[in-house]
Amino acid sequence: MSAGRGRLTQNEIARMAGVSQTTVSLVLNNRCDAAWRIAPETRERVLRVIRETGYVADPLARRLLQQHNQILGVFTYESVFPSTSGNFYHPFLSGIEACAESIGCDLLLFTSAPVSGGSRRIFHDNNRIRLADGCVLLGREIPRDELARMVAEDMPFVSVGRRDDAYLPSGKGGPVPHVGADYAQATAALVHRAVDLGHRVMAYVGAGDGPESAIDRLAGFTAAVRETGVDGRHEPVGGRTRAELLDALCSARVTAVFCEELVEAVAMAEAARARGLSVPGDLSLLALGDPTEQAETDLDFTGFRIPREDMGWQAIEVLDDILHGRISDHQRLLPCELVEGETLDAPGPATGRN
Amino acid sequence: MSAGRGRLTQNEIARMAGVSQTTVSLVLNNRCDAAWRIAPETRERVLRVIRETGYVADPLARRLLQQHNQILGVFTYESVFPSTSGNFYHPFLSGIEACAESIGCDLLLFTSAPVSGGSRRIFHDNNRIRLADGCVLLGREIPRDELARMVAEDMPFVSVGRRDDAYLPSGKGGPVPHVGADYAQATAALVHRAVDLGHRVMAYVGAGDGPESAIDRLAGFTAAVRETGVDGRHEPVGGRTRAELLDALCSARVTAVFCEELVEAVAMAEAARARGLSVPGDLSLLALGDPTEQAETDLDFTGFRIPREDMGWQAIEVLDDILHGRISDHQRLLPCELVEGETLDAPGPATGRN
DNA sequence: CGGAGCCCGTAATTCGTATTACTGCCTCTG
DNA sequence: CAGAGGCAGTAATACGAATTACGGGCTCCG
Repeated sequence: MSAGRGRLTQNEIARMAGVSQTTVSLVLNNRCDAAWRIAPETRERVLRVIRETGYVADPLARRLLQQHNQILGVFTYESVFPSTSGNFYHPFLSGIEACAESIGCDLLLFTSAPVSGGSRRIFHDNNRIRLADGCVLLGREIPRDELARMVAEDMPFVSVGRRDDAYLPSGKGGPVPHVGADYAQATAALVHRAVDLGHRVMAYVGAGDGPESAIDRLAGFTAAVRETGVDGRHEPVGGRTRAELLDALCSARVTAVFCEELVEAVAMAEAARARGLSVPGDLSLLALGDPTEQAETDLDFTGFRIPREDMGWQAIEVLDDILHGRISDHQRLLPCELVEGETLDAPGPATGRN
Repeated sequence: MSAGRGRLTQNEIARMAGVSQTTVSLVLNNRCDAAWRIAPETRERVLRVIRETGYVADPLARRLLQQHNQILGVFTYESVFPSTSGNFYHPFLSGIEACAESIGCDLLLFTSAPVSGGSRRIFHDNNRIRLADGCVLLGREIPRDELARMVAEDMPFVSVGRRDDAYLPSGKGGPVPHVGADYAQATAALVHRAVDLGHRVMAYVGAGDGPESAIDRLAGFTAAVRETGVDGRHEPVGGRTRAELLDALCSARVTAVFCEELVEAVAMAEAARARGLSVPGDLSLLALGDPTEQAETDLDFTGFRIPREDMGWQAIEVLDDILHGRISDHQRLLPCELVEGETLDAPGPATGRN
């Protein structure tokens, strides 16, 4: 079939049915014109040959003319099915697949993109993005210039995860369509909850910088701290060991620690335990989102859950809207679900004992 | 870019560089002829325009002529990222992705295939398999007629999991290329181990029928039992409750039970516990492979591990071989790794006490 | 000085399908 | 009986890139 010579084409079908290629095409696509342009018997004859041979139109040739082919690209800046990222991307893909299925689209995974400088690049000299009608971008961090170029070149796409506007040096570019998680809101909600429980001194541990997801978390933390009037400090880990970091936090009388990453929270819990501090008795620990890396722990952290599956689904929805010129909200932030957990409690009397 | 009018084509590039489309093509593909056919300065001029515009050849048009486009299809008979199947397919995809990346191919997931009668079908009236150079088939059970048709139509493909030869009613068809797990060998090894420990009466619980994977397990069991001369019976669950099944096993003085599915093993362990039997003290339980469904248990079952990631990888390898006409082993069975676990022990003195 | 041979490139064709424009033929009507 | 109009279909073209075949201008040599 796809193999060389004996390839089944519309011409071949036409020859067998004794009609022209045009007729085959008309019958095949069941064009509204065909109903009254092609005699029922001719139509039937063509259909029979098609059935007998099992012919299907070459999607390539079709797409060449029609400019769309029901294929959506999925570009991941990290490996899609990595063992290292502990299936962090899995739920996104789950949602993407489910929605793609519901709208009858195939998915093209750009696994061929070469890795350069630690991450993949969309625009390399043999890229195939244009094979897809549009695409979905997945990854913690996506180079600004690539986003800008996508916008500038009118390539329909949606980012999974909020992205800032992106512009090329030339000034071309603009807002980036995305479906993100509302980290700021979720983090702020956790701060409020901590304040309600009586916490007055808290810290944000993590870079709070780089990818939008980190920036948003810190922003939510900062805003909520300001709003409630409590003491909130930002503690980038820097070169410090967890023990040193814990020292700093204790001497500042911090009672609640917001960890950007779950791995970070796990490490902090470990350090606290080593020092004889109980969690959450002596120290409350909050994990801002699902684990992006494998982390071993038996603690059920208080924090929030990223609506990953839903984000994947809606990303495809937005992409579909864009492709069909439907105006809808092309920048969405979905609420995160708070996780009760067992690592947040009222600050104990032991708080100031350091 | 992909959007309508302003589309960047070779013709456009040619116009800008003041050359012909042919020249652009030659330069772009760096044809060996081009080196001495195109003047360096012309070549440079074209390259500059290409760089400035960021032009890349439309893979569709390219494929239309060349008959291959570095895209491998992945067809799954169950949903690829299902929550129900407990990530059973994940490792396969991991291997597939990794190998595809290594040979520079993109992956096309046929998510658009409609579900009819509980499972998807490759050959529906809008299928797009031909977009791919070849494809990989994934699923516990794959309709024989679809396999036969793939063979008959010379569509390059590889099944993940052993498959019997497949023929169409017309007689067309043949052997199915596959990369499977050697369930027979692994199951037989477990039987031998049980026999070495002193077991003399054992049972195979499960259908032992239907998909090749079930057939192979039972076959391995049967062969090993015959070879060692012990008593081995096949117990399809049938309509029985676990308790009834356990009754039957006990009264037959079975000391080791080989469960086709891990869920089955979990259920048996549950039933044994309910009846006051200890595992493996009173009854040894073997799980023949990784869980295909979500199963909650704290038991570490003795059994074997399916080399899923490796199977995915090698499936792509074989596909690549086929596509390049390399003759290699197109039907491979990979060994499973035995898992020590804690549910197999020598038959206790309590054995006959029922 | 004529033509063989090279250099640098271009026109034309190809892939398989969709679409547009057209062409015979028949019938009906004024 | 000429011409309008419907019917049933076909020829021609387009899509974008690769390839084949060709061509115009120059040099060099007999």
